Amino acid sequence: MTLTYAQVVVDVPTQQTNRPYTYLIPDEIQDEVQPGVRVLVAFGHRSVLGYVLKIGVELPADLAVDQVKDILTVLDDHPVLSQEMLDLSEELAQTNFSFQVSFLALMLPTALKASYKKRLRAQADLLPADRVAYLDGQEERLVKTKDFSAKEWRHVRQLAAAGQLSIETVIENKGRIKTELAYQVTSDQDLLGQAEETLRKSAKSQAALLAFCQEHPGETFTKRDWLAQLDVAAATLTTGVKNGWLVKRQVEQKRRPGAMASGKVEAVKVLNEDQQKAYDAVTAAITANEKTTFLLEGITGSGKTEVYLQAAQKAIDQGEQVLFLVPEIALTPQMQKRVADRFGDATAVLHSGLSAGERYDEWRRIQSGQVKVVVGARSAVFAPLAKLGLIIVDEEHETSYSQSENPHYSARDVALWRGAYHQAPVVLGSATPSLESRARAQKGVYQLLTLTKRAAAAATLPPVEIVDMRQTVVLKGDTNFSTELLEKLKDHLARGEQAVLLLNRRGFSSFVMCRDCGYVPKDPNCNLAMTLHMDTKTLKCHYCDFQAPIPRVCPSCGSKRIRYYGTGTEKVQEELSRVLPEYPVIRLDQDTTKKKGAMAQALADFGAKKAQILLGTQMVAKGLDFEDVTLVGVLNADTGLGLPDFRASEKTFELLTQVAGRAGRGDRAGEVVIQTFNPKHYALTFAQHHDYEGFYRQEMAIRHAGEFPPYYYTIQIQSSHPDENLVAVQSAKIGLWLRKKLPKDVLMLGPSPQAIAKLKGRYYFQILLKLKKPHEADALLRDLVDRSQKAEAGFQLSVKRDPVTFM
DNA sequence: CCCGCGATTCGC
DNA sequence: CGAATCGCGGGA
Repeated sequence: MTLTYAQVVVDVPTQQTNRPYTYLIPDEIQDEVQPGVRVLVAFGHRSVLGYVLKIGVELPADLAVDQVKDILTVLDDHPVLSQEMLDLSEELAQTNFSFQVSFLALMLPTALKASYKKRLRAQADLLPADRVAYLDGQEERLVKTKDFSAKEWRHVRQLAAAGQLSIETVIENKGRIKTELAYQVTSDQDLLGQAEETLRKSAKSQAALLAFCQEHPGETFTKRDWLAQLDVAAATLTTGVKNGWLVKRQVEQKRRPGAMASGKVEAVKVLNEDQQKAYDAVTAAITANEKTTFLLEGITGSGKTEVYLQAAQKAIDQGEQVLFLVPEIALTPQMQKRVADRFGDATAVLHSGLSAGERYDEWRRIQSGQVKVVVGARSAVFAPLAKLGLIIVDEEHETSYSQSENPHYSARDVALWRGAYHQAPVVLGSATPSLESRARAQKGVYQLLTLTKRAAAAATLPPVEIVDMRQTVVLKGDTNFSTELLEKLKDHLARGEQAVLLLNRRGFSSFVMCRDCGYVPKDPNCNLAMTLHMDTKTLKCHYCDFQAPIPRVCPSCGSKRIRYYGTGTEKVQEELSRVLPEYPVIRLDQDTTKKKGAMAQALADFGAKKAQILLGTQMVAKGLDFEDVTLVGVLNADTGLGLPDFRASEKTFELLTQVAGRAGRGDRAGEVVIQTFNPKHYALTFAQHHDYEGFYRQEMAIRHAGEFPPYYYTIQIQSSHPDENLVAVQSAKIGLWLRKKLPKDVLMLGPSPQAIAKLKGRYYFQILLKLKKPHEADALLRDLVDRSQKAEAGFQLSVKRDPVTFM
């Protein structure tokens, strides 16, 4: 007999274990071990969860038979990861310099992740003091590693060695599936044939059972199904088991599909000429199973969503499934509702409000094939859809598609990979495409589709007025409202219309400063100016959890003239209530939407016209569609322009265009006022004329001159350590090493301290690579990550492709 | 000379 | 990640 081996990725996320390990599949579980199932394996001196990549592999040449351990247990009846996901995890690990197991974990709901615990049990002569310390005074206790310090663990293990305590490792499989009793028909036809001959004539029920069995060899039905279909007593099934015709087993209880749609069925709208063209192009690709990538560039209000929905219908009609990605589901409640209303129970919405259990249930509904459309944010890109026919990435320029914490990945890139895998078209949609995508459309890599008119017949793009705040400040002193904006607000509100006001917080903070000595309270961990929060009367660091009370006197010089600077939404709201006291305001920012459902509630209130003014940060700029909004005011357009980020102009242009698009979506004409200290800046003037293409051309020229994306691909190499000197030295070494080994055409910037050099007690240095070919340094960088493992203790290195934020 | 504890190593 | 093992320093 030949021995069968499996390749297993173990649940130990480190650089040195980031490769498959070979395990022996014991005979008894040959049938259960398949690619994509989770298993328990011995690893080192303990047991860990593992993911089976491949079975039937040869024993690697460098391993002796006795070095290979057994797979201990199989955790799943059916694979929880498809071959597609296994392949994808490998690809992502390679190209994003992270661990394969981290990506595998990302693909599964948290309920399927193992939790490692220890069961401590008291033995004879355990001292009462120890029992209180480690067992809460009980007989036994389940503990996690982090429940005890290293010192405590050492003691616990000593106690165990002395026989006063027992320690048992418990690996919990949290994905508890409700099962029900089922019977499986034997596939042994001969047995059934013989039974038929020997059966007594009077045994009518058994004869019926036998006949049914012969029609369905090998199939499994739940007990309920058997009884419903066969009209026999339960005892007959028991006899069937005794005779060997049936095998008793537990199967997963099928859930009722969740009723999440409102029940209203949204009417299919008639497409205009532009929309029809786009629809035709996309559906042609769906029908032909072509992996074309479309860039759907449509002005705000041009009806991109209707194109998405009708194309999705086409894919569904063809028996395929649709993946619909949105930037952040909390910010696009209207979008998810539209999809759910259109497709009803065939929709799964993966939003951040789901509990782990609910998420797991939705995941299983998707995996079982009942779901036709999945709507969700970034991580939904891994939804286990087996028959993808169309992928939509709405607002493709949004940075939230890119995950900046480990493991790094871009959901947009994953979407493209999956489209290619399934031979399915991908539609990237935006009013303001990222320059990268727009440039690819220019080169013909993506197919460009444009929507140039607003979908509602009467709707046009609103005129935009730019107000120079330098004049306002000269005339009125320190205020957030120019005369122009204030007059328009009064006009529109008096007519019973609504207004949206945007306070651009990007690159902007409200802070406290002493007017005598210039002292600014800083957070001791990160050494950053802390942000003022009036609601809690505290100063907070936005990067760590540090909080401090607002000082009344300057700690540096003792002056009482320590004052607030900058503007928060609260301060604006306060000013609004002074200048327009008769109009209530709904505020939308991180503070007011922290609670679950608060955002949806605020939007519902605004929709119900409980207030005529909506004041908020970036979150008012996206996706809102209220037809009575006829005025949009941007209080400070240019705070983001000064950021040391080559995308500052692009982000500002995007924001202004998006928020301007909130005005005049219904029958009444809208208008927009942008207040700024940089009235001539091209990001503003192109936004004023709703001229994406003009902005694109100008910005591309600047990127070309500065050797930035999309002319180059970028990779950020970030080093960090609690000791500033050490990280400076290490990153300098890395810089030298890279310069020697990198291909000649790769440009290297740095190493240099990051703009925020110290964060949470660590110092950061970075090196930026600019590459002509995205993968030309991959092997070298993987080598670098490998080597950094052996560097100084506490030294961390992270390599990030296409980072969103720069120095 | 032994033990307690942080550092280091290695896993199929 | 976590267990076993290494090696340094302190204590009787």
